[in-house]
Amino acid sequence: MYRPATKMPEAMPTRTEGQNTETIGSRLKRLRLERGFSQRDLSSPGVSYAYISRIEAGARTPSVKALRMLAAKLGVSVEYLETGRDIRDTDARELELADAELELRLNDDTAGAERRLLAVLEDARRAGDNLAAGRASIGLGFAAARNGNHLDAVERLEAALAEYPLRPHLRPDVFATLGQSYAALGAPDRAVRVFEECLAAATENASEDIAVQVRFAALLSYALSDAGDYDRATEVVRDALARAQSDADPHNRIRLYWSIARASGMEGRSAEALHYIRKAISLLEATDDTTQLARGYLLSAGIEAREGRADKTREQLELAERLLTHHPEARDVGMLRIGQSRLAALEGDPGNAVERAREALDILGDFHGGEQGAAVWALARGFALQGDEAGARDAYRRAVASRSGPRPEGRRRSSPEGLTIERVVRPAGPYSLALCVRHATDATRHVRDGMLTTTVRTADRVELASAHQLVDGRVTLRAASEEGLERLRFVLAVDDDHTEFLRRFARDPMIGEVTRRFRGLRVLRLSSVAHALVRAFCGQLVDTRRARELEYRIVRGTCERVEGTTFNAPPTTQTFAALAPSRLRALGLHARRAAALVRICRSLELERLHDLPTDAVAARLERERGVGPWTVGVVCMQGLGRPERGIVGDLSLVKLMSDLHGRWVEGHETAELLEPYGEWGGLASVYLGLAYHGGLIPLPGPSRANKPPAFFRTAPATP
DNA sequence: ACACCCTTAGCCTTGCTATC
DNA sequence: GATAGCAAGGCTAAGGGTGT
Repeated sequence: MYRPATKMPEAMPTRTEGQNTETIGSRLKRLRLERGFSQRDLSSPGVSYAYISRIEAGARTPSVKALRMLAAKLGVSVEYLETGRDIRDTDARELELADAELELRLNDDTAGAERRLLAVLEDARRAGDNLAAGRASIGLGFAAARNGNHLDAVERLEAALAEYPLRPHLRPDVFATLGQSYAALGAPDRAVRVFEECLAAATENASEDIAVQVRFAALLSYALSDAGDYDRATEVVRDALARAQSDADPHNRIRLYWSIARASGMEGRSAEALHYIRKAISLLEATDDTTQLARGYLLSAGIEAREGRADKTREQLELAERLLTHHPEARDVGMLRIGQSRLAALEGDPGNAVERAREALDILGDFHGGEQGAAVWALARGFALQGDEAGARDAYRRAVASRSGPRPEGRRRSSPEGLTIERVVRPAGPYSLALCVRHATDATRHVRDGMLTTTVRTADRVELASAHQLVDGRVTLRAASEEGLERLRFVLAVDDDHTEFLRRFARDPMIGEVTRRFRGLRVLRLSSVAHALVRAFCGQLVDTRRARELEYRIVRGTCERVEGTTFNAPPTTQTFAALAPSRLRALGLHARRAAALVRICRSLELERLHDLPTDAVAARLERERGVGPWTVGVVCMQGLGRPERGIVGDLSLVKLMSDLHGRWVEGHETAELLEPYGEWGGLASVYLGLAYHGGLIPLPGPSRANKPPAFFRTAPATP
């Protein structure tokens, strides 16, 4: 982004004065106390608290290993702990250099930049940082050329090139300036020689980088003109441009730079690879910035149109259109067309308004709910202007119906085909999809990039649905039908506010901390009760991983595949009722459990349990042999979405209670643990398990729990 | 009184360097 | 290349200070 020259920022401060007097020891102590750690807290195998004490006292200089461990625990960089600065000297020089180079390019007065470049040059020479010294010398050469001091420029650049040789295609600006200074000094022949060599070198060493070849060809052409050789000047440019057909498109160039970078990297030319990868990234960022700018103009055009200012609207739309020329996203083009439709309406051109709105609808396709509304509205306005009310109504209906029409080109979040209904909902109370979908993947659903894709069972069919959470907390739901959408809402538990639970147990000694850290956690439901029951039966195995494998095998082996996907349909009561227990045994389920599962499914339509109060559900299920309170708990939580039924006998709870009591407790005893949580027993079971495994429950003795999982250690504490 | 924290002393190990 | 000497890293144990 360019800034006006008069508003250039002050030189960037790269060194913090005053902290240089702080020793490693005092810095360590300061950081430790700031974080409320004792030396013991900070110690770890290999870095004892005694050692930390000596480091703080200045009696020992910490080893690299110690620095790494301490820095990690303190959440600072090793660099900062060691030096008090966040970047290395070389990086600091690079930052200073880059800043000075920008100042040189964008400011009229180069004196400040020159002073800084001289300082960097001196510093880099002292530190033996040849790379930075070379860059600083070159910068000084540029400054001289900018000031018309070409003799100085030539001397500096020639000296810099002699000391730090550069390849023309990697720093074309250096050779360009040198040649131009030659020409300015009245030596176009020397300029011609430089540019000829550069062009030859670039053609040989960067045969794919057409842009750099064209650049040298243009420079050579100017120099040849200066030297009076007009024929060759024309020929050189024509020759170069013939190769540069598709090079104007920034995306082509990004791809080109990327491929050159990869090729260079594979051939071991890392510096060159880095050069091209940086070019690709900066071009990509510039293109992204352009897109954002275009969106800004689109927004502004919308506001101007609403205010009825046609001129302003046109101006903003034209700016946006100019910026959206390369691979624009469908959504942006759609918005542009909507804006154009509104402009046409403002200017009294209903035909154009209708036409543009139709284009917008076509482009927006299925997945841009909000924008589609605007497009339909624009279309209706167009028809209204034409005075064709019936046509407007009809077109409106057709517009809605035609949303399954041809799909637009362009990038967008990948989404399963056929999910034609999209709704954005705000969950009731704190909700984190990322937390809820941990371990959610099974034979009927998966999680990719934070998006849950799941099969859902409606009354008469199985359909696919998906959900992802937006940054503002809302959740985008997609399904093939309204009923599917409703099922998805149930599966996600988005409407089941658990604020009351969080509020009531915020100060609970066991789960208080975990409710504060993981406020958004709810329990995801399975899309059929039968699936929950089979999960519960499989889960009676102690080894969770094997339990999930078994469940996966059973669902895979008994439920039909959903067409066009890798998912299986969720099992139903009939799935298992129609099965011989031996089939389930063959899939790996224990004989007694297989028999119980089939028997239950033959005697009871599991989905009907939704209609019964939780106690009645428990009473009904517990009548069956092989079903205990744990199984009931799992079915209630995951099958029926009842947060009140605790998962009595859960292994985590047994371990937790055993640790608390100092003896191994029996499963049924964990009911006592859940008792204080009353009607939130089910949710409490989950939070208790999480708190226990995360080491968030104060225990009298050493915990039996495993070390906390990674997500636990890194999760930010939410207020 | 007790728990916790920090510091210190003493000892062993490791890695580097000078010397043979 | 082997060996000795030295400095520093890292451990345990013990002692003193401080807050509850």
